[in-house]
Amino acid sequence: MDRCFSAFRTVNKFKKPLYSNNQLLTLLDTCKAITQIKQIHAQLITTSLILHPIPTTKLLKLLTESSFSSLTYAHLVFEQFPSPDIFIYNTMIKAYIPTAQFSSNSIVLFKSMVRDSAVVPNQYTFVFVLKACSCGLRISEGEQICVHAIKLGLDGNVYVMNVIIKMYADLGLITLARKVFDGSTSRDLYSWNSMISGYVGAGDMCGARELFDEMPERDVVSWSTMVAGYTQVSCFMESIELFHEMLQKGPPPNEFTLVSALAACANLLALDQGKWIHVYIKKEGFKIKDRLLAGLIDMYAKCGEIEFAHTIFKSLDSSKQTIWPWNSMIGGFAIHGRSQEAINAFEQMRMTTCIAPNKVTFISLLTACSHGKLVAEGRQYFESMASSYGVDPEIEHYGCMVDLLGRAGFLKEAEDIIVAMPVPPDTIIWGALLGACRIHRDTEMAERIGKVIRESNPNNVGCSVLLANMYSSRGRWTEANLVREKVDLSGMKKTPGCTSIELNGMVHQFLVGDRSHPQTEQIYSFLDEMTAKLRIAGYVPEIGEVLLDIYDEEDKETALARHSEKLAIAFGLINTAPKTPIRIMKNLRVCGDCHEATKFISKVYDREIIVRDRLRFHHFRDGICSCKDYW
DNA sequence: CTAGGGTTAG
Repeated sequence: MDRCFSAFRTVNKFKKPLYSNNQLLTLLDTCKAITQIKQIHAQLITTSLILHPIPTTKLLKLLTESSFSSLTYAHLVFEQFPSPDIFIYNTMIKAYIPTAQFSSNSIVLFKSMVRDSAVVPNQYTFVFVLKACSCGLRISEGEQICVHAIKLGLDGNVYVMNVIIKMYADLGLITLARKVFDGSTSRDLYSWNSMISGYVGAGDMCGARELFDEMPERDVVSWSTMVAGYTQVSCFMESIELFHEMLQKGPPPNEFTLVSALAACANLLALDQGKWIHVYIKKEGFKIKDRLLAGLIDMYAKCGEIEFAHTIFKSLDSSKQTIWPWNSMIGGFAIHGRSQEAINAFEQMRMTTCIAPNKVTFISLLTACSHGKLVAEGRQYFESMASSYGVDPEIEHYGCMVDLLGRAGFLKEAEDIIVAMPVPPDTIIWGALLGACRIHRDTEMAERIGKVIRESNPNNVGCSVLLANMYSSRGRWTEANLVREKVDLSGMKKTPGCTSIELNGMVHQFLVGDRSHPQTEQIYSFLDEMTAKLRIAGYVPEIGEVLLDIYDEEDKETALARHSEKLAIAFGLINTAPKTPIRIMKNLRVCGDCHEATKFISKVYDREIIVRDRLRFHHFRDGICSCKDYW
């Protein structure tokens, strides 16, 4: 190589160079800042080495891949090069891929390379430019370029074939991806994994599973993709099941796998499972930091163990170099209604680290304010997001504000936010306002908002149900039934209330009035006995919460007593030792009567009862709920 | 001197 460069040296032989050619190249590798690169760039110019493709490619790689990269600078270097070779083109095409808004530059560069230069694209070129097509969602160009690659005889190259498979999958053309996969003569583990990942991305876990079962050999990525896939489509049980199968007969899991398995536990409220994974992580000597730490904090927080989550967070000070653990901790405090602690964690991050808060941080922080009725603080953080932290509010942040203001009773102001925000409102945000209308019994506004929602999204069951419930709670049965009939006629299905509880590592689920559990008889007779005890203690069923048109008061009470929350709590009381805390999870918001009843249960049976509903936790102890009845 | 597959958060 040195001999090759010496030809360039002669151009400047009158000037004694500071470094030898090889020394310069080695120095490039040790650059730690843009100023150092500039110095070496200057040396490359004085020695004329800059006219040689190898040092220029090295320089470009540094300018495009290091932490202090500068695409503008790189592009300048590229433009100065008289006639770039294939390496230089490829490096530049690759450089533009990850910059979302400029990934079209990769394609532009590819086109000009084909049109204006004598350089013929090779397999590397296609790997890069096709990846750019999939990042930029450029379907027609992607297809043309595929044809081009095949014409050049690159359909036998496994890298090219794999990137084509991935591109079609990324573009949502899963059938096409499969066609390429099936027709490909050169397939390796990556092809199989790309194809599985394609099915996962399309939400087709059956397709993914079929390939997974079929494939000749599976590595840690194959398994992790499947475990993560099940978690993504909310098949958490399947996720954990497959994780255990992996431990038995697959390769050892890595951080990726563990994070997905922990997320599944968090979603299932499977604390025992989660603890088991924590032990496994420690036993196998994984370094607990960043994402894995975040996964653990998230799992413990979502399984009700907010104290323990905080303990881990505090004990691993040096492992918090990214935003992940912070967001998990702030989010954990938020769902537990520990608003001040969420704020404290945020302030601690701000004061003691250089980590910049992101979109998710503010969602958690605003959620915390909302759950704690901290209206002034919420307003202040919302105002400061863009101005002090450069995080522009997105629809989710506006949603948090609507929830915060609406729940606190500022309905008009909440509506003003929706009307004035720069993004078009969606059903979720109108739904938040509708929910607030229900809490504050503003039927008039609810009717208006309900109309808006149904105009834009006539199939929204949640909205209709909420509206019907509102009419019901005010005794306006005719109107309630009218809305309900519409729902029934259209064939829309309401999500049924479902409560789950983990016992000895098994998750048990209960629906309203469920009689499918093996212990049904015992549970129902326990419920009768329990209701009687609660009444003696002063519990009065809130029959206003019965939103069906049942005229008999006694029937209303029975309907309440069979709510899935109560079934799960009864099951827990029967099957656990005295004083053991009971953890349950409901897929919807907890109902007002169940909330009241659970307060009494915690006192009468002397149990701590931890309830996770769709939005937050309620810790019941000694007749009091941690949410202070604000939810 | 340039290649490919898998994570989490409201």
